[in-house]
Amino acid sequence: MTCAPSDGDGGPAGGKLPTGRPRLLLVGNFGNVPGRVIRDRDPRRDQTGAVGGIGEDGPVLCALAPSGAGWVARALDDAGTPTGPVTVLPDRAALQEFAASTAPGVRWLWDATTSVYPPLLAAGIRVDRVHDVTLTERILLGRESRHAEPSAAAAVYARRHGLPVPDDPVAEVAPAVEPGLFMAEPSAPSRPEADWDPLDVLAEAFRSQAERSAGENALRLLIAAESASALAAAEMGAAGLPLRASVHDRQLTDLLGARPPAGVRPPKLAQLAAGITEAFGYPVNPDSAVDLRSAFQRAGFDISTTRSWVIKDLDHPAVPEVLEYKELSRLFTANGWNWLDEWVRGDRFHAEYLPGGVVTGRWAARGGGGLQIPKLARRAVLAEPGHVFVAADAAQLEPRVLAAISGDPALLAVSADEDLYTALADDGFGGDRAHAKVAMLGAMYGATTGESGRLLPVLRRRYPVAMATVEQAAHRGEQGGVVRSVLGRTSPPPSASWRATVLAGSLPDAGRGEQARAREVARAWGRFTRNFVVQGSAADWAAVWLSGVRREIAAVPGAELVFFQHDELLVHVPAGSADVVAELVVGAADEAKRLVFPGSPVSTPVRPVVVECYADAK
DNA sequence: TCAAATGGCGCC
DNA sequence: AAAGGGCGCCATTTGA
Repeated sequence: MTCAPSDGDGGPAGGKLPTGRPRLLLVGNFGNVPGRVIRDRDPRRDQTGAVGGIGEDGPVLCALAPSGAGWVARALDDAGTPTGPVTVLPDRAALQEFAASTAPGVRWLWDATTSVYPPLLAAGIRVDRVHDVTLTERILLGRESRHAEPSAAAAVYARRHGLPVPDDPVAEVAPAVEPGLFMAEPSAPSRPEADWDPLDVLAEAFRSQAERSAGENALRLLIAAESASALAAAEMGAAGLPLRASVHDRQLTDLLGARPPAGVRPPKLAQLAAGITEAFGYPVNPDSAVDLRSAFQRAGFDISTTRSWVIKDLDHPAVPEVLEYKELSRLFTANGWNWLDEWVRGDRFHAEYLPGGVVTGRWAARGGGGLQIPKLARRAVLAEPGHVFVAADAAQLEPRVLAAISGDPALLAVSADEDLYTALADDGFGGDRAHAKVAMLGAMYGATTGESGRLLPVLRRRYPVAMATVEQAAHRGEQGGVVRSVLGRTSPPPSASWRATVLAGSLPDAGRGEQARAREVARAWGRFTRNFVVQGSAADWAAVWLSGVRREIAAVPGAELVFFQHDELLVHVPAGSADVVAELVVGAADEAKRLVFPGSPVSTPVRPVVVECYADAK
């Protein structure tokens, strides 16, 4: 990588992607001003130094906080020191005017994107960049093996001033008198933070976070990507995923019969339930696992669960109807008419996305199962007139990530192939792709038994470095240690009860039961940490990818991110822009590879497809 | 009677 | 092919 100043933008190779504006979103969340370009061999730092587009006279940071009925804002320099007066923004118009007047590329600073950004979006204000104190604090505290508080900025401020930390359970004092004893309302908890200057709180939290991440480029990249992801998440939640309600309704009616009144099974389910009762000869409620299990047990089958893959092998007349009932009942309850009513408005599905909501760094979603849209419902995810989806996923991301973080030469060689599993199969599994895939998944998830457990020795022989990486991660977990993703997200330490159980098993007088229990919980935590390094690093890559895509498509009129699920995304785009957006998506993936795995020969290919229906994307 | 736990299953 | 990682959601069951 060269260090020429003009080469520092970290953009896709060859500069063939039209940008028309400086790339400035992704990194440099902390203190960078134009002209102060820092260079070394770490391309993440090149990228950090390459932040441009900040107006010479504009603020580096603009802190924004709700205040009373309106907002307050204040410019800060790159050290987090206020450089201007507090601006009071009493109403929406003032906020809009203020936002429009800020320099292009200003980095906003606020407490939590999930609470601050939606009202801005509702007022028609979009921002390019932000430093999200709460998400950053979660990452930093995790690294320091501490827990995050609900309002991070206030907590950081309190600690620095030796004040009680708001909402900190440890600091809460038990009430002297039991509530209700005097028939009085329990007094509202005092909230000293209500009197603090919200902009001071933000500035100080920023300074603390800047200090604590000083010099750690990977961590700063993660913080930048996490903050940018939060913007994308809020925008996606507001925009919604195009979903044609009438199409989904028709599918439901075809499969379940007419929509029933509340509390009643749809016709098809009622019919199947009646058939099941008939097959057993007495009433059996297929919605009740207890009922169903005892029914099969009475019929002579020794089963401990009624999971479909267990049921399907039983030789009993009720089996086909039970299986069909389970499938359709799932559709009815999880993605039926109620779901449509509750989560789809104006032919758009609105979930709330929570970046960093999963300990590994993956997103979580609240509402409507936003990250578990079943294949069938994807048939109703249709682009609007004149539009298409650019759908892209990172093929076999996790094994590629394992190759990158471990540096295993053989696995890296395999990752050069478009279909990693086929290459893997040819490399050691006699061409058997299914076996190769099962083995690799088992290695990353910690399988011990069955087919995938049996195949582990093959992997260990072929890819000793990669296997040692995951096995070491598992070992650390079993010992109660923590592990990190490639950019530095840290796994939580095990709970006190975990430690107690493991300790109990190690004592000289431990019984067999205690020993076995200790072994099992230790192994389970080892499986978690084993997977954490892979899943977490994949999430790091994906966050950087998403951030890049968001930054790039901002220049494409009408293009909007409408879905992101761990390693895949959907951009809803005017048909004429599909090709250019597809190219941007690929470019962002290349950029993510370079930033997250600098110098690694690993390949993390994405293959965008242009579709009108999400179900056709795969 | 209500909240928490469980069983099951969709997604990655 | 088999039951290993991460989630959210629903209906039912359990337990205080």
